[in-house]
Amino acid sequence: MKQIDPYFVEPRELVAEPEISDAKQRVLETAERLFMEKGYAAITLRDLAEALGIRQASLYYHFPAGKEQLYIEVVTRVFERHRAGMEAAIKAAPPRLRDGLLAVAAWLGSQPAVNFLGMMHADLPVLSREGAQRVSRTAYAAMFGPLRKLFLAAQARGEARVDNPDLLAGFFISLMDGITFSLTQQSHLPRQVLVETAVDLLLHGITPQSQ
Amino acid sequence: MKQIDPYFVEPRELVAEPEISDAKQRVLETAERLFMEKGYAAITLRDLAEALGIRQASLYYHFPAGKEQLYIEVVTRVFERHRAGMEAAIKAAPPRLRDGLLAVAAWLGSQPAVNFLGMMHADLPVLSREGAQRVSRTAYAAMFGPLRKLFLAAQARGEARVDNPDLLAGFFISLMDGITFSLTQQSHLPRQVLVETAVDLLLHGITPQSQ
DNA sequence: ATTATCTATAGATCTATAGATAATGC
DNA sequence: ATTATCTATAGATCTATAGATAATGC
Repeated sequence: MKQIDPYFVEPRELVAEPEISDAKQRVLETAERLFMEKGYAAITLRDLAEALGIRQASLYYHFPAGKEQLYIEVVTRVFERHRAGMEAAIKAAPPRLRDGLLAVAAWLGSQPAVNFLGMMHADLPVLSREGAQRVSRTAYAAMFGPLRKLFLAAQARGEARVDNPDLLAGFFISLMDGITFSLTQQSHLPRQVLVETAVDLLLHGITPQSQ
Repeated sequence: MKQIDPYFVEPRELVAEPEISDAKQRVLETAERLFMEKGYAAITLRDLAEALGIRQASLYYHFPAGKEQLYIEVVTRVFERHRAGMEAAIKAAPPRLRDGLLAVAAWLGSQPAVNFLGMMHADLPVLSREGAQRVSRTAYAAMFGPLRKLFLAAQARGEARVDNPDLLAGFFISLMDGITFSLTQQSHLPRQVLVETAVDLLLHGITPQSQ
């Protein structure tokens, strides 16, 4: 059978878990928080070590290849988690586009904020060619894959006109990024209101007669 | 008369042009390109000097206070230009929301790409408190101000339901950021198609009967 | 023996300062 | 005198390596 889904990831890559120790786990979690907050270039290994209460050189025990390896492991984890979380959220939601989108938004809201666009824009060019490519692939597969399926299923049910599901997925992610950002600023409205506004915008637009 | 527009900027701040020399202008332009591409932390003064063909220390002649001052002057210029460009674009467009939004999108497309969300997210936390505050204010005034007016005018003409014009402006900017990003990746569709898709999404949504 | 840390440090790089130099303008 | 550059360098900081130390597991 021919490969159709361009976001397919070899199961092998997901399976071969290299038994992550508690100490390494802790490093990954703290690194995730810092990198996602300020980006790859702005966080030094010293910053990370300080946040962990260990010495900078100790990080090389867990990540012998250094900073870039650490970063790539961090974002790989983040995106694999998001793929799984988004798929589970969609599966658990009623089979309507609106419910699916709200479920995805709720999942994203339940996790530490990821500025997808900003990350891809600023961090990728600093990485090595191979690193950038690997992160890019993983990110697309994770973020676009589930949304793509959601939109296509909605179209099959006649709930949406979907000319380009990837484009729609990108727009949805953009809106979620915007909400994440808006909440880090002087926030006025609760997340739930922002999310529902964004989803209804995507479904119905703002032209009155189209309501 | 009471101040109403929260994005109002004192004209004084716009007037007192401190006579920028050609050499400084050239530094600002190159710095803009680099900073907007990779962010504040990822670009060193050496990178910038190299791109200019001068020595790193020479930058201190134009920006005695150093890197942060340079960055703040860069983004201030970028946002003032965008404010003026967006307002001119809206003024020149027919008084319909769709035309206004397409005009703003066309303006943004005519300029070097700015990842608004990514920039605000990653660069602001690295700046000093005062610097971050000043950039934040300028950015909001420039990007949200014109869109805010556009949405309110459309509402007055009965073209749109606008509960929160700032929120709408933020969503529109998010979509434009998404398009900018999408174009830097393996691009499939021309910008114009992405822009029209985004604008029609915002106006009508993707629910079939709402078309 | 393995795991997880540490100290010490090399080598590179970054920001910023001091002072010199050359060209142009008055 | 002003403008715009330069060389040289101080001082801080960053990544990465080498090798020691202490605790736990077999």
